[in-house]
Amino acid sequence: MGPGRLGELLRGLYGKLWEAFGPQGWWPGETPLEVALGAIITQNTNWQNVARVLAGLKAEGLLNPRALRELPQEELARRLKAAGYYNLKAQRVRNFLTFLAQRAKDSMALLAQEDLEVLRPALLTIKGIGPETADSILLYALNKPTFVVDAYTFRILSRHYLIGETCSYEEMRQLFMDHLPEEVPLYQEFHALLVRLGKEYCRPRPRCSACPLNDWPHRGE
DNA sequence: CACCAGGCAAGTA
DNA sequence: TACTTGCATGGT
Repeated sequence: MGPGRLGELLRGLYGKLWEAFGPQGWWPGETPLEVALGAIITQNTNWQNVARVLAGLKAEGLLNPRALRELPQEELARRLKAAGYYNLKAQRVRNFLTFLAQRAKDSMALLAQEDLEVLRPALLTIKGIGPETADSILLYALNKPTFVVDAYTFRILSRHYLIGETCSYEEMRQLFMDHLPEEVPLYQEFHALLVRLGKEYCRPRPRCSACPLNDWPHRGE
């Protein structure tokens, strides 16, 4: 691959997605806190289920750090039920809220004043906040120029031979950040477009119902 | 029924 | 380092 080739490919990919789908307007959520909570709650979960949970919290006036922190964990878990993994996520939301309280006095605006290079490692120390969730919070709730990589990103890039099968999260993130201008709106739109493409055209694996070995023993996963 | 959904941490070899 | 497993509801 010649010099600048990957950059051309990535910019070409973005152009094609933009042409096909137009602006996606991500992230859904009215406040930075709602965006951050959505990032945690949507881990390995359909957004439709997440939207239900967020709507419920909003209806009860619970979409603020204090109210959520004062809610007993079991109560919080009950409200997260529709999104699945609700016990896990109740703990993870609480971990994030504790961090927000101690680090920025419950203020997402104050948190946003920190530099990306300082804040990203700090977010990654929170139990339950991995690289994708951290980058989602940074890019969409705090408007920091970090690229979000997810399962769709990996699937699309590897299926089209832009990366190898063993490319890590950090490698993919660096790939985008090294070859694109450091612009928050571009990062936001590009990731959203990749998800759009993935949902519609890049399924995880072939359908097993048509497989000739379909009647053999196999795991559901 | 099988498969999927905008991951992560903990355990094992 | 590179797998594997648990976590769980709701839609197609």
